[in-house]
Amino acid sequence: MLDIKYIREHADEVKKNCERRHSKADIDELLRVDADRLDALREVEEIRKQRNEIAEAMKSATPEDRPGLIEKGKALKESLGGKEAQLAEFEQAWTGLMLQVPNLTHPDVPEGKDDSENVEIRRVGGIRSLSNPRNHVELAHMHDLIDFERGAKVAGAKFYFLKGKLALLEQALVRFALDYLTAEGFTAMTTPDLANDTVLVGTGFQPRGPETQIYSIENTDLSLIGTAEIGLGGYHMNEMLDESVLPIKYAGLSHCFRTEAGTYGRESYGLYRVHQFTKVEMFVYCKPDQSDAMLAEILRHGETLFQKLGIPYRVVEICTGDFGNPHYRKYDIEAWMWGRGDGIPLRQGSGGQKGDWGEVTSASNCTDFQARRLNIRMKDGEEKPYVHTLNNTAIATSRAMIALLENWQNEDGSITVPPALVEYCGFERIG
RNA sequence: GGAGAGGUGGCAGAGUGGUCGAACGCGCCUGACUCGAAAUCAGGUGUCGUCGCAAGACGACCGUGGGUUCGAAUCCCACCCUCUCCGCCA
Repeated sequence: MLDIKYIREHADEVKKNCERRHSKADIDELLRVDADRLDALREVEEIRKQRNEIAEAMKSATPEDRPGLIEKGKALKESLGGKEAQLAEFEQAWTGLMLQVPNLTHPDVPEGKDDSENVEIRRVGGIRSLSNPRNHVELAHMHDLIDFERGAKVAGAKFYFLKGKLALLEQALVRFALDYLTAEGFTAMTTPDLANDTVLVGTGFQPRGPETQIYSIENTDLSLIGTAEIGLGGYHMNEMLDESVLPIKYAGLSHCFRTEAGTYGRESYGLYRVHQFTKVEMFVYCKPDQSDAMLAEILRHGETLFQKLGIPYRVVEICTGDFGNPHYRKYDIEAWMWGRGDGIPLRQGSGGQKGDWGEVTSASNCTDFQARRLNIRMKDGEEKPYVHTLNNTAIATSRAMIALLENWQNEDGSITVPPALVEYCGFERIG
């Protein structure tokens, strides 16, 4: 959410920003509704003022004066009801329009219409040369590590069981990430896997409606979270944080649930796009002047984790057309995955894979966009500005496991456990 | 899930229809006293919004949302949360 005062005073800039981001937000309509809303508000307040004056006069009114005052009060009440209903309508429309306005954009963000125009920043780590690389589904079959069929039987397509050493490896990845982040000053947290609508909307998600990616619980205002960002953002909702405690850095572990409507097919092969996965997420609250540096810091942590895992990756800066509403600036890490790209998906031993980069983390600076909706401010002398919030994936286990299996496979299909994980899982290879 | 009690300002805690944006106390800020501090004394001390150059005026907020009333922290309804006891359970 942007500040309505800012939108009023910088309408052209905000409109231009919407164009850059290919947003459908209608600023002109918003400003019209805003003006109507303020007109209605002033009318309502004027009537309330008169009502209060009559109530005040009643206190000292003589018995003869009372009936007249009561009559006036009744008349005011009637007109007030109508005006308040009208105001409520304007406010509802106003809120709906405000929620569509995207965050401002960092001036250095590249222009682009969609993800094809994201900009590669750097590549780190060498890709192993393999004569016949297998994708993670094949590898999992070889060693009985994932059961998609029975996942479908129990919960439907795109659900799965992790089995044996892969189930243990997932736990190892979680603990590996939490240990690293704790050493870097993050507080480890496990979060609720459900959240209410207020928190969902506050963090910038749409829990209901045709385009939602979120499972909601019938007859409640609760939904299954798609990321620990939701819980960690809601954690300090409606709080005034003391300036001295910032930045606050959390490493949150949660399950993540996504409906992923209409995304079957090659792009979502295997574990790549599933309805449930486990994730360690970084979330930071900081002062406004710290957020640029914090984005660099959490991106660095994300990279360090993949370096320690020995997984080749590239860093991509997300262009204006590929942003979500809350984002001011955003970087993804894409890991090398043999099973992606043209020539896949493949079943057993079909060869010919080329491999491609697959998104494994996403680091965002949301500036004060979430904090304004969630009402999280800081006390800094006389000033009480909204804090800035940032988030980055540490390890999303499902996709990290794809990268791990495919990059650490050997020619014979066995899998070497990255040295950094051995102490956490207790074995050095699979197969 | 059942029974009961309760949710008021930074904390604690009065208030059961108009004298209440809200007592008293603590905390905090300013000033006096003091070489300085403590103690004491005096004054001040919520948030958001509208209008206004400003001073300020006005509106809203006593868990949330409705309702009754000329007027609601106070009465009524629903919901949420906390505490105590019972039941169930990892």
